[in-house]
Amino acid sequence: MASTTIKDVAAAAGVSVGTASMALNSKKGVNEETRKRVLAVADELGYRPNKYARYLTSKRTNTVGLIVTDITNPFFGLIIDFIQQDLEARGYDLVLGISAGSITKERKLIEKFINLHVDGVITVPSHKQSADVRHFAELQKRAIPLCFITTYYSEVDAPCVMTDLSSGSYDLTRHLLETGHRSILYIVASLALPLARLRVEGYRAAFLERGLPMEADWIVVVDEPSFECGYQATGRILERGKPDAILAMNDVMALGALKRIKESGYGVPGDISVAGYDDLLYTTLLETPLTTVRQPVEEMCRRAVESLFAHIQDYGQLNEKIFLPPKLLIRASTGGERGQG
Amino acid sequence: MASTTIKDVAAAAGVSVGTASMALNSKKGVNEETRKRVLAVADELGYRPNKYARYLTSKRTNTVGLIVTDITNPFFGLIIDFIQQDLEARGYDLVLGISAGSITKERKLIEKFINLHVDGVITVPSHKQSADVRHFAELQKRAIPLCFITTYYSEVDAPCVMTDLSSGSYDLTRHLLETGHRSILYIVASLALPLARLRVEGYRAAFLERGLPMEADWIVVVDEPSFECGYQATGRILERGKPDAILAMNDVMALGALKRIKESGYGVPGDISVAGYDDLLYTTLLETPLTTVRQPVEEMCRRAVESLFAHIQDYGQLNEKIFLPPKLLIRASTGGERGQG
DNA sequence: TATCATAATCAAAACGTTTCAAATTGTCAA
DNA sequence: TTGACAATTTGAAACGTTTTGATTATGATA
Repeated sequence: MASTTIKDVAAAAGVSVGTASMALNSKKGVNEETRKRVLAVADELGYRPNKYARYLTSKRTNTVGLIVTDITNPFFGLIIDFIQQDLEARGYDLVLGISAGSITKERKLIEKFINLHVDGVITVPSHKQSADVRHFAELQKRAIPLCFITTYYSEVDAPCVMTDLSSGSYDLTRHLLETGHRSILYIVASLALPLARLRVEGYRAAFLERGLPMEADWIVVVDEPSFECGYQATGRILERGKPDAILAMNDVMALGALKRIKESGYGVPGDISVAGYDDLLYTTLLETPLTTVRQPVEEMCRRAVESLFAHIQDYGQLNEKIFLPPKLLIRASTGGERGQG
Repeated sequence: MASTTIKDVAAAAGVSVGTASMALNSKKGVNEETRKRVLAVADELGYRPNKYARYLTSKRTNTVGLIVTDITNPFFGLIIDFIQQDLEARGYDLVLGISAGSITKERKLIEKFINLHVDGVITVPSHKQSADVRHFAELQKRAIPLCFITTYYSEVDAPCVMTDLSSGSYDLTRHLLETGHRSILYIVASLALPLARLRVEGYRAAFLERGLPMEADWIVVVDEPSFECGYQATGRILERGKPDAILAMNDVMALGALKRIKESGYGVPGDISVAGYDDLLYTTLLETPLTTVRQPVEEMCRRAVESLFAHIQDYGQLNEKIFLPPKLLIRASTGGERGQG
């Protein structure tokens, strides 16, 4: 019925509670023989330390908070899964928060995490950025380690693991320019995040490198990186004329663009090429498999957890940005190997 | 730095800790005026009760565990999102577990939940069922309420919220029979779960009703409800001849079937019709939008949480099964309105 | 043998709550 | 004025850990 407590273990091992605690926590200063006996008894009795009682004295909860913007996007599903596995391997629990890309929700989640006394926080920044990211300062005030993933807020001094932001869009744009596209439009959500700024930079670099002209209004800014926004923006784009190609910040937006283009009767890639970012599962199954950029999700997660624990164990070097190489996947939507993958 | 404790609140309100506690928890037996004063002070000081300390005496953690089989499937993403919202509204936290459809992982998660002293558990059963579901008995031994969602284990006495299992496949099969299909194959994962058995029943009922013949080997059983298994099974099906239609337990499997069919050079729905279940986002964007059955996810989640709390508050009526009506969505993959939504 | 350092163990305090028996106060009837 | 009773409030115990200062045992040193 009631779980076995450390008291039971201590009694059964013929030792005081304090000693039992030290034995169980691999603290030094306890006889090797005693330790073995305690461990054996604990195992036999199926003893599990009570997380709540433990917190009270040690102030450690063995819990990490993770904030993600959209849980129905399989890309974030992967992130959750990998991070959760890494944490489990270290004996930590995960508490999940879904921000829906809203700073307000993000703030509330951070407050909740603080209240839950998590030992660390990993966050996918919200795209609808306001200047107000004070909630992260609250974390730092309490010396709770923080690590961003996929992108970061430039106002917050914290490490971040992401794909090399500009090189993915650079590779993509270059590929398009090489295959004869000239008017290449880029649909991005809010330019506030480095994520967007750096990607645009990569895009620009490809033009510059070849000395090709690029017009200011080719950058189309929308509210959020959603299917709907991709769809709407493409509508507006088509009203002012047919471009050679449309790039989107992510696959979900690219899907929206794809739908809108087809509704207008244009062919992809015949009339307009389309590309996304993230390599969502199943986008290869589309009528026109989607050219995209794959992020090394598993490694990103591993590195993020590593970074976090480096800080948990020793609140040290802040603000290190880790960039991992993305991978360009050319498929039919930009005239690549049609039907591939 | 250190959070404000109830002691601080009590002191500031000029009242004992015990009274402060009662005031904050809306217990009766405390003067209305005192209560207001305590609440005001607590608010002013930004007091948040410490979840861990609270557990120690009250044995309530205000936490609910949720197990889901596959987090990269947006269908489960929705479930997580809705349930988390409902719980939040009740002041409960969610701890998430991912079973990957494995009973072993499911057992470990239940153990973890018990260890975390959750106040209740909501579970999407794992498809790879073994007879061994003793871990749920452990929950019940501890009087921790349990509610299944989407389907249940017939060996476990617990409530469940799901779509009317047989009617979705009945509607689907009937639609196919009405539109002239005769050899309709059904790819299902393990028949162990009621989910699969009842769906097959609905499928059978449609044949029986019209007095049409149905062959035993039209039911194709595979290991798990995955894209890969749908793909493989379809390969085996095509080897023994072209059927009129292929039904799959869910959209992900249907996508696998779709891919395999196209690789064989058959047209959909010209040569073979295909249908799934779940109404995944974006399946309308496929070259051939997928006919499917939509589950009322939001309501399912709401009812599941309701059911759980009915038990949390008063460990009462077990084993009530709640069936909600699914909705048939006819799209191009079965010859419906081609190009529709 | 007496003294001391070291290693192992113990006992008690502390963490922030809730709970509950006991104490206090106030009110009203006799 | 005195009880009696109800309404409030109090104070302390309890929850299951970790931590720490004190204690004991062990063996080495003088």
